[in-house]
Amino acid sequence: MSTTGRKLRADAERSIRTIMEAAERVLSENPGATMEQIAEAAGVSRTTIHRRFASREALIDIMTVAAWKEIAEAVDAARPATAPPQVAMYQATANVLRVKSGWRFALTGQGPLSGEQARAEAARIEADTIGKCDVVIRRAQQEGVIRPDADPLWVRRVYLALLTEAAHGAYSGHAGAPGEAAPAETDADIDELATRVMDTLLRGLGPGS
Amino acid sequence: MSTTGRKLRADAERSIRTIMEAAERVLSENPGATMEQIAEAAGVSRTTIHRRFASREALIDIMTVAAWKEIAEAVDAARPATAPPQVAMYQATANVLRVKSGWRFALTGQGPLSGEQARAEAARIEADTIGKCDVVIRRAQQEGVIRPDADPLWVRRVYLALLTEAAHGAYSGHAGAPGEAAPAETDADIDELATRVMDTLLRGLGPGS
DNA sequence: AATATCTGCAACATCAATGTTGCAGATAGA
DNA sequence: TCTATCTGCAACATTGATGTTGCAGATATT
Repeated sequence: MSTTGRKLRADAERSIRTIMEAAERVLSENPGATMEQIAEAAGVSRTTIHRRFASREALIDIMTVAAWKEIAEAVDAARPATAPPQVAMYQATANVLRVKSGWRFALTGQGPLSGEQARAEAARIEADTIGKCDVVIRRAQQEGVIRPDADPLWVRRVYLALLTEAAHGAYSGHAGAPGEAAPAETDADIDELATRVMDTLLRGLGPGS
Repeated sequence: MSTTGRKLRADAERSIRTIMEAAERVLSENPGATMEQIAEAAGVSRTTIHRRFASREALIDIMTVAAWKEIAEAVDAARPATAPPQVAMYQATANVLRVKSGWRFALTGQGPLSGEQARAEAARIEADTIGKCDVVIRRAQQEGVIRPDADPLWVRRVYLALLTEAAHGAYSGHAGAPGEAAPAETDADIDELATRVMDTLLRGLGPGS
């Protein structure tokens, strides 16, 4: 029923995690999926979900906020305002990739606009993070890492699109069959992906010159 | 009710177009939108939609197939198998951009998998088109337009992502408020966009060297 | 002008998903 | 072991969306 309660028992906490993970898998595949389907994927009964989350909306809201918080952490950890732009961008890319592959659905923002306050908080964190992203880009441009005549907005959108591509399609380019568990990425995989993203962003896919 | 019927009166045909256009706008904004909302956006009553389309599924199916047919035409018109790769890619980019901005929803494939046959046809056309896309990429790679060591799959995904970005965000980078009619793109706009896409794809956003 | 077709409206049937409740059995934590 | 908490199950109420039908008025087509 409620979201705000006193301390939960250990197995209840575990249920919550399980449910959110299952919801992620199922909803990323089909954003209109049923609570029933989510429950089945989580291996719990539908009523249990309703016991832990006030509503479908609330579930999605909580997932969205949690996801954005993780993303924000990942970006902050890269010191976007102080580290050398190139370093910060690479670090942020790697960090975000690690997080993003686990939140394929929650970060797409296609959960039909839900509860007032949760939505507001998610939007705030998102805007904040985008802002930090823009800061790095501006600094990168000032230092000549990014072409000075490039439209910063286009840069950001290309960068985010590349991030999404890299996070979605699995490193091998294998799309992953429905329901199939995504293989956990190793550090090496992440680094390769991040390198690929930065390389593509900065040098493109044409010949060196 | 039915999809297959005899000749329709002129205003009925117009209704169908109007409905599909409205559905595009509304569904691209919210994939879970109601028939009621679509009807309102189209300026017709809900029953009229049901008279012209057997079901919500059918509506989406028909839109999807129509959209992919247009995309296929746009790609074919660029002679992807015979024209010089660079020319073909530019041409295809421009053509697709022109089409894609009008089919923001139908091409995302997030219409919950619908009718057997329609879905199959859409999938066929899509696969076909992707195949042609791959052909150009391979040719471009052979002629040195694209780095020979680049993963063709990654190239394709980056290219498609850039296409989506360019088609979505309006040329000025202005996202467009909900419900706001997208301004029609002029030829100059399209060419600028296509140039930007190709330039970013091949040279990236870093400094020349 | 005559006719066939289209449309809105109002009413209806259906159905699927959401969210609730009570209870009995299982499980964590002391 | 004892107790509070968690869970599944079954049953229920509610709601919102879909799809249907008949009819009367408007519109296209000839």
